[in-house]
Amino acid sequence: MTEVRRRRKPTGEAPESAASAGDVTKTPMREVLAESAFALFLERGFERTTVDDIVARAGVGRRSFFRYFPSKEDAVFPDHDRCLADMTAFLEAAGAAEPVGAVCDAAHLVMRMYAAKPEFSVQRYRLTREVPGLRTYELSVVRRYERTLAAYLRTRWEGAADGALRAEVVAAAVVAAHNNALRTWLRRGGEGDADAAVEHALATVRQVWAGGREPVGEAVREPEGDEVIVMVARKGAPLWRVVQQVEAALTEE
Amino acid sequence: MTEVRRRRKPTGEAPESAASAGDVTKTPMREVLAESAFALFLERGFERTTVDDIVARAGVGRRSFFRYFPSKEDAVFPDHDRCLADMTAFLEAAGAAEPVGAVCDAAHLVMRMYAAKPEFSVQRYRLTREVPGLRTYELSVVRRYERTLAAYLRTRWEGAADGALRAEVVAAAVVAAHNNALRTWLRRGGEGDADAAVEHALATVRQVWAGGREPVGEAVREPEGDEVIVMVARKGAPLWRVVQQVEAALTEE
DNA sequence: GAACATAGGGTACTGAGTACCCTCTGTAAA
DNA sequence: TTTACAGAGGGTACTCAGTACCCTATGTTC
Repeated sequence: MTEVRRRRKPTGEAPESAASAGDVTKTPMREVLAESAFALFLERGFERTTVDDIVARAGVGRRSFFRYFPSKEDAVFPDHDRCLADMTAFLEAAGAAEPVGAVCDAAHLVMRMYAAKPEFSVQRYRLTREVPGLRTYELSVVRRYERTLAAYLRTRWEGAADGALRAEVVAAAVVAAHNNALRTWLRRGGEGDADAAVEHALATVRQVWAGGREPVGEAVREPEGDEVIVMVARKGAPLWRVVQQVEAALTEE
Repeated sequence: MTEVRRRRKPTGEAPESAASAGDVTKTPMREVLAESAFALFLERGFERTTVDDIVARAGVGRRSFFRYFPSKEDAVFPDHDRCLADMTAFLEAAGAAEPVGAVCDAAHLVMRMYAAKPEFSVQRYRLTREVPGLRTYELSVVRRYERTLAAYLRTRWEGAADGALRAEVVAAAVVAAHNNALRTWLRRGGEGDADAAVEHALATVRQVWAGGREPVGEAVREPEGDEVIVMVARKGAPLWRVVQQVEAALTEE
């Protein structure tokens, strides 16, 4: 039962991706594992692929997998850590910029990450739709972005009335708008201008929530000199529509 | 190792909550299990409590646990299924009501569920903060509410320009506002008017996104007759603040 | 009183995740 | 030139959630 075999691994049995002896740029283990995992998930499904299958294909030990990924799910989203770090850095650099504009711009970073590998993103999307465990995991990924945005807004609106509340609502709205554009783009198979789609989705959020001047569409000019906006609205007109009309008035002129 | 013991359970060893013989209203198994589970989670922590511990305390077999809860996490949120069903029913009954108002009202249902058992809710909140697995699980719970709200809004705004987009953004904003109020209330230890807190948090969302007349605060009167609202806004004033001013103007008069 | 549904019970197995410890290899200090 | 050490990788054994399969009561309905 407790037979200890000191099975020494034959020296020749190196990871498949290791090339000839003088190869300087061998693919990092993490990537090898992520690729093996993803290939198997597509072939046999997420649930019917065990971690043992993954490490067998990568030609490494089971232990190594968990050194690079805390869970099986993590191997499906290997790039979000990086993107989250980018977003944090971006917001730190944003400094005194208009806050809502800054978080909207930050949201573009995520879409750009997806758009950088359209085929992979689409395949992963389809996989995620089908596997409940991955859907749940994705929620926690999205939530990390949302928290990052909210944290930034909170510091920017510190002391303001209901600052924390507004921070969370705006962050949630930005994330929802972004995800709507992202999912539409993914369902289309990754065709079309991803960036423009996100910008369109975020337009209303920018208009409604942005304080200060709006750097949205360059087509929208500022009221000049002593110009004043006078809105005459029918009773019960929805606010977002009023906003659209104001924008239209300023654009068409 | 594989010794099969046909340990027949002594007849007297009934679940602790089963009262005297003639008791007609014995507590349903599901509740017994949820209570045992929660008590143990508080005593020893979520991770250090096994399903075996739970069923041992409840005096039933391990199998029974998974008959009532698909996972260990589910035992911590036994009431959300019911609440989600209530919300769905509420929205179906809402019919032709103003959509944003309807989803805001629907959000109150959730807060009321929490407020119905303040001590339990606060304890569960503290537990959830500490256990990563529960935090993730909670995300999926919240997401179900969000999807329900979004689905309702989508049908209401079918055909409208960017209807699906607006549905998801508004649903996310409502959920975020609700959760902000809920968490604040929970951190306060469940003291204070929970309903009022939610309503306050939702006020801005209602104002900004609602189409049609707003049944928000009864203090806000409708513009009468051929009244016309004229807003004079300083350049660059944030829209949500303009809205607040309009509301103030209508209220104070 | 046979047929059947329902509620609960038990066992065995899979597989993720963890703890602990071993073995190289390259680099820096002695 | 050893020695010490850090870091990357490897292996085994264990725990425990979750699943599959099957068993036994106890009504309940023709």
